[in-house]
Amino acid sequence: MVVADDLFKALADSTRRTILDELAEKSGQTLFEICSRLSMKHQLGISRQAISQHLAVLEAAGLVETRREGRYKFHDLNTAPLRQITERWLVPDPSGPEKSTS
Amino acid sequence: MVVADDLFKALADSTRRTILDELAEKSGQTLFEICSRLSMKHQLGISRQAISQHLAVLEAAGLVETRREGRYKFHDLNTAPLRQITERWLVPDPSGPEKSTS
DNA sequence: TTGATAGGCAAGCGAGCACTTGCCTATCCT
DNA sequence: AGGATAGGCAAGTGCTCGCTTGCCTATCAA
Repeated sequence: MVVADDLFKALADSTRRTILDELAEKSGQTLFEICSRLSMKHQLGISRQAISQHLAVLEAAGLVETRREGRYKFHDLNTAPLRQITERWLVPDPSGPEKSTS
Repeated sequence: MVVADDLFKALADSTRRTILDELAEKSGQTLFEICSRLSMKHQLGISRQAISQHLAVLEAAGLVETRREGRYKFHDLNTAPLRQITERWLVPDPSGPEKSTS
């Protein structure tokens, strides 16, 4: 499991959350596709390298998975890590005390 | 509704997440009670003021609610804001396109 | 092979954040 | 009143983080 710190740090940035929105709407986008969408739809004047770094953070958090095909690298959303957020506080386990995962 | 940015920024710090853990275990704690618990149970060598600032951030995010009684200020956990996290990505709305809330 | 496209690596900079330090206010008890 | 307890305000500091800049590698098309 990805450590909680990576997950929450990844979600802490609004640009990264917008990237997740874009991947939720259309899965399997390349870096350049995400770049153009962010600048067109969201008026984000941001460089390609910045977005590439954001994607690396999201991938480290397990929120984005990638697959290579030739010179293209496709990015897919993975919302599974989000479940540990709700499980940590929304469902207090009565059987045992909490284990701090951070 | 608390803006998404405040919520995610509040969750981005591991000390704040530990505070939420403590409040989930025992609701209605005072600042000093949280202080002693963090130092005893979690070996966090951290000042009272630091924790006070953390609580302010959590309160701004809507994750903690407070009530005054004399010279005591009690802190209660509110997990309601966490729902917008799962609702944002786990439940893609097929009827309309996404609205960026960040 | 040459150029164009898609992406990666690394150093540097500026803003934001966590934390400390010092002092202040409010409430309660004797 | 006076001390003790519970908490608040604000300035300063060091580190993290987002972003840029510059250059490099890999794949594909002509």
